[in-house]
Amino acid sequence: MVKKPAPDATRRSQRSRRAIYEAALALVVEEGYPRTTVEGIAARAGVGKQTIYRWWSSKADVLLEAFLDLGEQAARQAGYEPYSVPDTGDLAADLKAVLRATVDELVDPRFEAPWRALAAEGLVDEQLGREFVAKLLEPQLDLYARRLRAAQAAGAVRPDVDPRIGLELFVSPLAQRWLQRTAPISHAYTDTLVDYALYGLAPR
Amino acid sequence: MVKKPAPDATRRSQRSRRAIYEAALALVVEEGYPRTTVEGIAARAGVGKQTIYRWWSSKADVLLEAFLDLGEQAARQAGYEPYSVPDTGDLAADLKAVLRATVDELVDPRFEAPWRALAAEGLVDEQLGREFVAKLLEPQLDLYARRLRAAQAAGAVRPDVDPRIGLELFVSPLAQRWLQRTAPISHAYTDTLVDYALYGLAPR
Amino acid sequence: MVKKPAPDATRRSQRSRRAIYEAALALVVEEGYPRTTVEGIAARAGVGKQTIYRWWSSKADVLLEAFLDLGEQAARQAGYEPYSVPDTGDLAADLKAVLRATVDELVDPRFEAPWRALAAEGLVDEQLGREFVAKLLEPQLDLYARRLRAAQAAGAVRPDVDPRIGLELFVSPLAQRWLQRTAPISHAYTDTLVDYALYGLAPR
Amino acid sequence: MVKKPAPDATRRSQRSRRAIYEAALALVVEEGYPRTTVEGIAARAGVGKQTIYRWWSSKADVLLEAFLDLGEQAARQAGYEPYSVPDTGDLAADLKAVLRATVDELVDPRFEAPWRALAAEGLVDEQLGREFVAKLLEPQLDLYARRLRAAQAAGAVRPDVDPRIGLELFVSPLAQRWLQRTAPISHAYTDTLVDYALYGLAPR
DNA sequence: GGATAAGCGAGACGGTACGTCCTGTCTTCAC
DNA sequence: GTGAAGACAGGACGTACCGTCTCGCTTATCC
Repeated sequence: MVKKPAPDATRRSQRSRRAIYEAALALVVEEGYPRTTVEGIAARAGVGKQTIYRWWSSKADVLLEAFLDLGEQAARQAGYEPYSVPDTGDLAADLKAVLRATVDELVDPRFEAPWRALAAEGLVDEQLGREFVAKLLEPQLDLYARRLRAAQAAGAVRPDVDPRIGLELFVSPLAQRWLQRTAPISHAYTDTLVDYALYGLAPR
Repeated sequence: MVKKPAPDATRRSQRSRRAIYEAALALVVEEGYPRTTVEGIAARAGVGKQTIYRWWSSKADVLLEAFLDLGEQAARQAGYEPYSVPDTGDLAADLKAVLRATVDELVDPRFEAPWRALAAEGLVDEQLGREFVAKLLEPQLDLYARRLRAAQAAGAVRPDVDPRIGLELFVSPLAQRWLQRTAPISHAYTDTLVDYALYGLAPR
Repeated sequence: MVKKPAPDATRRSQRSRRAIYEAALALVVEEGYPRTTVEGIAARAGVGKQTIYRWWSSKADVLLEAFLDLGEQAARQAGYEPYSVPDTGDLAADLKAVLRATVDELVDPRFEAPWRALAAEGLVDEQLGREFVAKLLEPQLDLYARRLRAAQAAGAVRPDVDPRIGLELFVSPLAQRWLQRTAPISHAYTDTLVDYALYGLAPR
Repeated sequence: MVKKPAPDATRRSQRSRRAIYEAALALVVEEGYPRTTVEGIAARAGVGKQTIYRWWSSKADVLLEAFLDLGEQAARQAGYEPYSVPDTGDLAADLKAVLRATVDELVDPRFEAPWRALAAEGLVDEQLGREFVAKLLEPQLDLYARRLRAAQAAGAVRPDVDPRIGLELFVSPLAQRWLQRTAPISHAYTDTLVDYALYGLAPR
């Protein structure tokens, strides 16, 4: 099998890379993902198409990296340690606070458009989906898992509970409502989710 | 605004309609959604492209109807009352049984391929997403809501719990794991979900 | 071979026939021949497509009959004997008079559009071309041939001249200039043609 | 008005251009002009449709250039100076010789099919018609005009005759007979045309 | 005068081609 | 040897018509 010689990353134009990120994100927000094309990104970035195909394998791939970069930039600006679940000792309050912030973030179109696009692409394209989960989803979920483990140590969560499953009780419902638009989301809603998740549906 | 005169549905060819359904589903299963084209569906169904565009607005629209039709056919064969949540009096057991069956179903490629494709398309195309939810998701969720309400009447679920939210505690995690492949699914997993959802994470 | 039973002409709707003629001619004048479609003719005539296909084999066929009908109508109005070459005894004067009238007629768009369309179609479609020539061209040329024969009898044309060829010396140049737009046409031009044709190019 | 940026002709693929010419001419000869499609030309030439639409505006336009190129090639092979009217001093003989050669050429299907198609298209599409006349017809007619002017200098044609009109007396009849199939053509016919044209129809 | 069969308006159908858009590759030239 | 530029082969898009067909509805004999 004849393999293309890998391009020399050390000579890569950072100027072009950034321009492509910006163009990709802007187009997805302005035009929507399906109407965003590699050609359009190249034109807007003032870049040849080949420069995109040399470094990425598809427009989804470009968008994924662009979106990750956006997150890193935001993190850098916010003084690092951007997303984390606080630990005030009150588990319910901590979770509610973080989920409320998440709800607020989910409505920002600069965030929503690329996220939806990547999530959608990942549903159908398994390879991209795994990358999307590993790089974007998993890190977030880990923060909740860590907090739950701390709560277990403090006795606020039963010791036999699997934190990786436990967190899904409040995270997945929010994710589904938002992504699939099965119902509206709100602070009240996420508060309720936390309460149900911690204390269950059955009478005590 | 120039409006196309609506086609006369009474003169519609049922033969073609069925052939299109079958072709669309088969192609999505065999080739994958992105490689499925309107042209391909038309060719496989032995139909003119215009016949597709006359009755549907996009390949996603075709697939949605085809999939709904598939469900109806399956229901008819199964002697109606296809999907329902049983009520043996034991809420946990009933939910676990249904979710186990669901897990089994989710791996059938005849089901998985179109469902993923429609879900993905619905994430990005709001109009289609709402139709997808209303016609495919909501009816299923209703069954759980009904069962939870019955459980409330029987005292097995706290009366102040909102069933529409409560059901999400076990349904959404399964949905997310399967759709986004965040983690594997199994009978053990859904059993655990039901337990956590009913009795909470906090110690009793 | 299974042959379609010929339609019963006695039950044919004259109303539809006339409406189709009018629609065809109007569309060719207004939209041009290539943009005139069978569907468009049917719609404008308030007629089903099948009614056209029942009686004609192509849009060119429709247009040919429509144009012939137009000619007959014009003839009927003009009190029959519409086109003819007069015989005042002065051959040159007679030919010039008729050709001048022809030049005037050739600029009428109601005449020009269908004629050009039919001529063009006839160049490529031999069958239609022969019909076009037989029904539209030949009758006109015959009038000239007859006049030339009369002139031979009167001694104004050499007896050994073949009238069918002789007439082409002034008719064909006008036809070519007009059809192919090789040069402008005018009364002066046709007068000159007649002079050259009768007396030749070589010095006397 | 939004104008497409003109494509860069210096980077044009000559390989494709020639393949398109050949495919277009072959298809017109083999299938006939109406059954020749842009798609068919592209397929036969092993070329994308866009490559055709990038450089030409219609199939007629392609064919016109292809035919002109064919002429140039033939000229190049024949050692340049392909078509000309000889001047032996005997005007009648010279004209007869050229017209006889023309008659022979008109029956070659490699010539006839594209020529008819272009002529037909030119009758209806004025822009194409003017190009057809300017590039294909006019140069040929000029040769006759030149020969007639030489004959005037030699006293073989009356000095007051307009050569541009005079040549039509024998050229246009042949053109019309061939194009419109009003009557068969032959060497005898063109000989007669020359005689009539030079010496007129009226007795001397 | 009631049956029956044809022409008719309408338009859905299987197809073909259109002209456009975009993909991913390749080539050219500038830096 | 990367990058901007963009031509290229390919292929799907959604539209426009083709010529055939089927559907009810009129209409016009013919029994």
